[in-house]
Amino acid sequence: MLFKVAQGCYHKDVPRLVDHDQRRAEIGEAAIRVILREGLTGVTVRGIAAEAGWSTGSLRHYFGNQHELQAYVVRAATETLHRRVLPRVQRPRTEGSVVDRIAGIVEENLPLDAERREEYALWAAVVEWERHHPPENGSVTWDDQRALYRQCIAAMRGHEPVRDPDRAAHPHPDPQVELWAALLHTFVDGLASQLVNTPGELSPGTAAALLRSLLEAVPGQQPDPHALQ
Amino acid sequence: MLFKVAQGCYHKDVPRLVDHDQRRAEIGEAAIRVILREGLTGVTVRGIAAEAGWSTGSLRHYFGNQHELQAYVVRAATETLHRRVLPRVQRPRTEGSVVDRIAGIVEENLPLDAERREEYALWAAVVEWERHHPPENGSVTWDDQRALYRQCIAAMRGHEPVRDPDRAAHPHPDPQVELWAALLHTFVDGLASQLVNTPGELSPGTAAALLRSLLEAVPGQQPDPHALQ
DNA sequence: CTTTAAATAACACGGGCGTGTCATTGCGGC
DNA sequence: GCCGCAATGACACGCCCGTGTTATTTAAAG
Repeated sequence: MLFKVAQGCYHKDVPRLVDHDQRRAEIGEAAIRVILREGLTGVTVRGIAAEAGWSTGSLRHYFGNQHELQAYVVRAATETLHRRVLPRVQRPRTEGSVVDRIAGIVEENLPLDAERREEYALWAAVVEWERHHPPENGSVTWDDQRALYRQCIAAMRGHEPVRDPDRAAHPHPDPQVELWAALLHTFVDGLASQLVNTPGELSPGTAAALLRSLLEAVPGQQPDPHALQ
Repeated sequence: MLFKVAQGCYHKDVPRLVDHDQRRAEIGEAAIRVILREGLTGVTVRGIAAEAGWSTGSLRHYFGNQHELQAYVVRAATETLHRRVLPRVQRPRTEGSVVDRIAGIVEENLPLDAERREEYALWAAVVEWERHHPPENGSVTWDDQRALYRQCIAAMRGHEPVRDPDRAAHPHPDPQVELWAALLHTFVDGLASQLVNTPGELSPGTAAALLRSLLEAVPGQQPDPHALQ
């Protein structure tokens, strides 16, 4: 101990050789590559060390055991996901019908092409981790998704978009928004499940068409809801 | 070879000690217990041998390698599933509203209680296997599900129930039946996915309520469709 | 330069796995 | 009673895993 505290404050007589946080991030990137290749079960001490180009002994300076390593990797994967898909989801959409615009947003979360399948593999790894290590304050990934679909349904029904992320995390005053957000959320999970489990039975095109059919069944749609930011 | 052909016809000079098929079935039951406990990845040669009470060498007389063992187990699990849930699905339902009766059928496929969670674990193992070994003639499990939901939606819309299983496997002439069967199928998969992946976010009661909400959104419902056999 | 301790790497241990080998057992046929 | 062979089970091999120990390297501090 006594070699580093907080932000770059070093104690005497101790050589600073590497930045632990930066090294951990580097290992996290290697681990994410492994996850995309082999899934969360492929995240082994030896495997990550080989992928990152170090020995297992070196890794143990940053992660005491496999559990710590995996926990860190899952956190890194979550951040990578947010960084990659959030901007796409929040991209302003002004063309097409209401259903098309909402569908475009929702499709960013579906494994419809190679890129999103990769991201979905990351997502699945996070869910897999949360399944075995249930977060006590509710699943962040689940809550984020639900908030997104709440916003989508609310917009379709002509409600003002809620800018405050905290407010968006709470139930919508319109009970129909809550209901159809839940229906949409569940339906999207079903689409994703079928796309990865039985790709021969459900093509990406059919999945997109089904999504639009469900959106068209949402009651109380406004012809021109407030612009989707 | 030359020790047994077809049904109990033995060749000369060969001691018949055990019935291979019966022994394989016995091993299959042990393997299913292991699947329920540890999933398909828990189906190891050593593990199954221990569960069944034999040595690994004995198992190798019936299964040349792990792949054969798992393939057999998946087939056995599929049959067990059909034997257990099909009668429940086809149980005559005469009480409650149309939506309630259909929901009762669909719920037999959802991991809503301990018993059905067990069956869902089996089901998931089958899907997992089919994902890595795609059947060329289409997924039997998927086709069965789709046919069931087709029948459900058709009944809600007042169509005559199709008795011939072959006919039920084909698309329904009513395009709305096809569409909503697909929507329902996808939605049920989503419910199942959330029930097992994020049980803290979706209770069995909420899942059942959501299912009923979706069924109520099915267009063209008849107040009193033909009795559900 | 010497000292010092972090950083690194190499290795060992114990365990689980799939798979192959081989001696033993015991039933069926003579 | 005796033989043959399917059936059985114990064991070995090689591989991968997590983890702990230990020696070597390296760079900062004096």
